[in-house]
Amino acid sequence: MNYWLMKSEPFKYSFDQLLKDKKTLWDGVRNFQARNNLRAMRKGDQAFFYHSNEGKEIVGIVEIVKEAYPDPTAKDEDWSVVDIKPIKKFSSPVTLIDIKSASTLRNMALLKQSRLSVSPVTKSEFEFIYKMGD
DNA sequence: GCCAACGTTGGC
DNA sequence: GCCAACGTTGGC
Repeated sequence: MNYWLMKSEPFKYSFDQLLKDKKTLWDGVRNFQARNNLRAMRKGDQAFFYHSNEGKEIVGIVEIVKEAYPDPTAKDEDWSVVDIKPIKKFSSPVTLIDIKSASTLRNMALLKQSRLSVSPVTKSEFEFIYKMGD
């Protein structure tokens, strides 16, 4: 099982919206590295849901329910989407400040490549953040 | 194949 | 609203 972090601007698509929808497809990725990460996801992998710009915090956890398939919003182009469903909403969201101030998390891809919208998370990072947010 | 110009993302 | 970081594009 692998772990990931997916970013969304809450104005575009928030975690609460996902809770209402029960399931969504993660479309609109137009970055090769993010696309490759999407394609490396396997059914049952879990991902943090991060709110960028507004909030700047991890608000919950989602699960990959369908592996990469062609992005319907990209005709004639080679982009991918996955399907996700919400698993858990954090009782206390883990903010970017929390992440930056935790020495355990200083190597997180989120910090090193702040612009990457889909990034890998290690098991120990996942467990650490899970404990903070739960 | 290099690099300058430009566009986008996202933190502050 | 500004700007740093970074990806992409296009001229040479």
